[in-house]
Amino acid sequence: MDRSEFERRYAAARKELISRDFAGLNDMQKKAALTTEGPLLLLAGAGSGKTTVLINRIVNIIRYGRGSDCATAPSWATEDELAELEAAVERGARATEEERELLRVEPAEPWRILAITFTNKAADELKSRLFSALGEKAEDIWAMTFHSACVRILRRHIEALGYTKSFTIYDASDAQAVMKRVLKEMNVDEKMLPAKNVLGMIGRAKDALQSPEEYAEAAEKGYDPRVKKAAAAYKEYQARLKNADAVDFDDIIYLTVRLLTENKDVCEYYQNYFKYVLVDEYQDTSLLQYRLVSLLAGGRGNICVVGDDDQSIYRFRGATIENILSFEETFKNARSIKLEQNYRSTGHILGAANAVIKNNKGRKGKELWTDLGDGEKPRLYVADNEDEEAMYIAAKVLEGVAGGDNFRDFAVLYRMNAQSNRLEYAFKRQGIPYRVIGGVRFFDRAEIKDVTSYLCAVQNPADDLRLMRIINNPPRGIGTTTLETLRQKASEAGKPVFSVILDSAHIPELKRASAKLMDFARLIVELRAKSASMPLDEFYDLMLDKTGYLAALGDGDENIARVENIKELKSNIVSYMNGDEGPTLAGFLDEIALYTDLDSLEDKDNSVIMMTMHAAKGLEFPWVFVAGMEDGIFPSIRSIGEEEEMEEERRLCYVALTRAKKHLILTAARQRMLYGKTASNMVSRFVDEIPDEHIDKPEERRTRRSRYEDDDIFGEWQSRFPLGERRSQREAYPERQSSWERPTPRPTPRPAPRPAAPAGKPLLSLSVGDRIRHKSFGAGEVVKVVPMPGDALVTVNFEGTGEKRLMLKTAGAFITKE
DNA sequence: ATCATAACGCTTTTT
DNA sequence: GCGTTATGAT
Repeated sequence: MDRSEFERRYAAARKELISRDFAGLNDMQKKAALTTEGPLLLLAGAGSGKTTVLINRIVNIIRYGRGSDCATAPSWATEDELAELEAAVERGARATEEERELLRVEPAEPWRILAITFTNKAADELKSRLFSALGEKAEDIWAMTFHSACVRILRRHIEALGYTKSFTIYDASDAQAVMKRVLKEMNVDEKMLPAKNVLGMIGRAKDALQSPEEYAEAAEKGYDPRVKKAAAAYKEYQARLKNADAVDFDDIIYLTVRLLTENKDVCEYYQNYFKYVLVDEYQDTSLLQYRLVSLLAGGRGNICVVGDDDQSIYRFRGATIENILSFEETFKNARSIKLEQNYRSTGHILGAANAVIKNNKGRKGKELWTDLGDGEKPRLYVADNEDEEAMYIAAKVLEGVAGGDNFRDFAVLYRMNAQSNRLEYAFKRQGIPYRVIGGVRFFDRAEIKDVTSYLCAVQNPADDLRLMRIINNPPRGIGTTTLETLRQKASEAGKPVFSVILDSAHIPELKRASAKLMDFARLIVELRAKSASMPLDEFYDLMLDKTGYLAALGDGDENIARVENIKELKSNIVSYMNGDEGPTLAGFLDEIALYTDLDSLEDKDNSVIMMTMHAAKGLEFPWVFVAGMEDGIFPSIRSIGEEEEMEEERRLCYVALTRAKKHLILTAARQRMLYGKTASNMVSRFVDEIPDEHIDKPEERRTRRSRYEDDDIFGEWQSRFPLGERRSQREAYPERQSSWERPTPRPTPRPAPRPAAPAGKPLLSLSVGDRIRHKSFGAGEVVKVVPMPGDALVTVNFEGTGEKRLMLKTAGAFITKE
């Protein structure tokens, strides 16, 4: 046998045997797991099992190295060994442990693998699944978020950039506080140039890898005076952070990229260190993150990115879809694999989602399919107003629960957080347990910021921001004038505020306050000493006590909740201590700085989940409601008329629809109160993009609004009109302005005509006390009837099963009157 | 220093 | 409509 024949056969047998370890995967998934070398683009549609692929690919790399993706035989291989492998192939079973030895080609040590995600949640999931696949070994894999990976690198090497290794991380509100201060001192009117905007501009500058100087240079060329102001603010802001030994979220990535570009040896170190780099959710990476990734993977070029161009919904935060669209041009010889089989949703749901996303231009082009069957059609419900919309959703949830599903199987998604209010109200009234994700975050609460500020001030003596936050909280008789002087002296001397405090006895303007300041300084110094010598949780209690913070809270209604939160933070500390070896204050602060509420989303409690569509990405639920399917809400008013924005909204719609496994219900309200004004909206254009074969729409519409007759009862419903005029209206006003300025004219006769007979088959009429028989629940008595628009919610006490709530329209078919 | 009132302004926000 | 923030008065 000549050498090339030998190599070919050896490689083929090796690949076949390796692939048998991954028998649970479909062909495309397997191909992805076995392609280990060079750049790889994995286009993974929603629900296509991409995490599974990622896990298996890592397992493969650790177990076999590049064995599955290598065309040559090892030089030591003999014909006997080839024969052994081919025999194993013939045998049809998985390789034995001895045969496996022959399959490996430079297997990678776990720590040579970097798997980057965006969220802690995704990182945790990756870690725990790697752990179940690999055991202990998984600990060493760098499976973490962009930010935590960069913090880890910076903690080692940041001194090259002039910060210290114990730098502090500033979150968004810290950054805003610093910027507000900067603008104030520059005498910039916040109304003309809000701190938020400036931070946004700085963020974009950092994304383009522009230093304050480079940004200022570019600003000089333009004519916008605000950009010039922003450039000056950038310089000052960055200087302050550096003085405080602090980095903001953007800096974490920006400084890492700077570090790697400016320090060849550090860069080479990491390029050597990591053999394989994987990036999840690649469609959401920014230019800067792309740079980071290509630097880290630059040595060997083994970079695998996983993403879905159709799920890119963070353009407004600097994500650029170009990264994924142009991957194959940027990385030469890239291979690309599409995962289009969806394991999550049934056919009609995918049909609807595919139909919507098809309207976007500039896609890689993918079409999800499933073998789970057609399933139920998505359905559109149009309510009169947001209250009725909320009631409908609540009723549907009860109906689903009566049918045997759990509350946790339901999710309600909406475009903006403000929409959650009415839904919450309806859910409360119906006694439905729910959880709202997002809104005010735990670590943004004032009391949590306060106590963490104490921890930061103890940890980092230069952290003026946190120091100033707590210096007079609880009140220590240190007034605003003293604080101003402190700030001024500190900036004059270019020293931290804390060192000015220590000198205060020698500074004339501070002499009077010196005693109080020194008391405070002694407190911090004492705490600093203690923090080094005692366990973190004990130190936390000591801090709360010595600072008098807890004692000063008192026991008002609100304060009880605050104390609860402070205790909650302690349980965070304890669980951090259990998880991390060698827990330190610095480590804990890192952890909480990079932590969000979404991470705590656990399905331990059986509640309906309510959240924005953005927050829902990556999640799945048997039942999904998408509320507020109205032009002006979704797509949002700001995106109408802007092609790019509209496409992003459409992707968001695609994300929302593909969260549903079995039941998908879209709801809209004809009228909605928003920002204190009533608006009439048309049903979202996205609904129109779904062909009738994949959606059930009401054929008729009611016009008059229902009224509540008492707390629980809707008024009788009124006459119906065909929904037909909507489409013709759209043709009459093709690029109409939003319906906010020009309410949709509706044929609303007042007083409304007598109720017309509903078109469908008449509803079974039930009243309290009726005896009924249900196909699956058996005999029962009607306890309560709540008329709903076009339907009714009936509560039945079944013999045996007890009380159940049913929607008459759906349950009617299973009910007979006795 | 702390509270009260007016005034604004408002998508989404993985870290 | 509501929640946050700035300002002024006690």
